[in-house]
Amino acid sequence: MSAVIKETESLEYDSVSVDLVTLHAAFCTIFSSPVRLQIMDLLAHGEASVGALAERLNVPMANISQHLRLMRNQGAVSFRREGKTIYYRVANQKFIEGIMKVREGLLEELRKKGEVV
Amino acid sequence: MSAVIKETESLEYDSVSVDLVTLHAAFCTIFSSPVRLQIMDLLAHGEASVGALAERLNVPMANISQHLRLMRNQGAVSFRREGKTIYYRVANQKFIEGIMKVREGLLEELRKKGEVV
DNA sequence: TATATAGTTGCATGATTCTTTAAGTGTTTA
DNA sequence: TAAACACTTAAAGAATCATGCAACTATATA
Repeated sequence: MSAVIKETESLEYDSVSVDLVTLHAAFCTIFSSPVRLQIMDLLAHGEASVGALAERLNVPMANISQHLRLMRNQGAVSFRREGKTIYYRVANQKFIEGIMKVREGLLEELRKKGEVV
Repeated sequence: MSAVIKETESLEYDSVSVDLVTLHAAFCTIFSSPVRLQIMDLLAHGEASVGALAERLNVPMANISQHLRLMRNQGAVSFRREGKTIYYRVANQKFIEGIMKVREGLLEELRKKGEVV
């Protein structure tokens, strides 16, 4: 059922397969929510429990949990259970590096327009 | 009307202001569509006209144009006119670097799961 | 000035997504 | 075994987004 993705294949448009681009785009929906982006930022420094994230971001735990499910399904985060508590962590540090690169570019552009201090 | 964003301020949750995170998340919606992600990939190698993008991606020009408007509004791309033709380009190379970092991470994770060749 | 070319915009509508609320799991402790 | 704790899941309504089509604008050319 789950098709294997080739990094380069016939339907490519620029040495990236359409399947990979579709997957990549779906993955990036992770970053398109302020709550999820803040979760990524917090997890950048190490694992955290659902409750801790909820408290830190001042968002209901059920909501955080829903976001984490999406993030899990997309492979952005993984987790471990310790007693009653579940600790989430970023699945790959390159996700954080990518987020930061984009943020840097964004800040550069904002500074050019004088919209950031 | 357009408030100035401080990179670090009182409402921060992790030395990133909530405003910046909200802006960043809105910006990342650019990457959450396969068509827009492919546009970014194509523009990574240099500017291209709307018609060229439409033909290359096999998507109606009106649709490409709508996507480009979003991308313009978010500051992801800029453009210049030359006669009847409008050429778009990536506004900041770090956006491409960020996209590529995330893609690398994604491929690493897919390989771990044997879902990519 | 009329026509063609290149692109943009408005609008409708169908599909996704977000958030909340309430109920359900799994684990530990009394 | 009952209660408490930490979290997940389901369902529903509101909001947002994507796409196609038709009409519109800007530039160049006959």
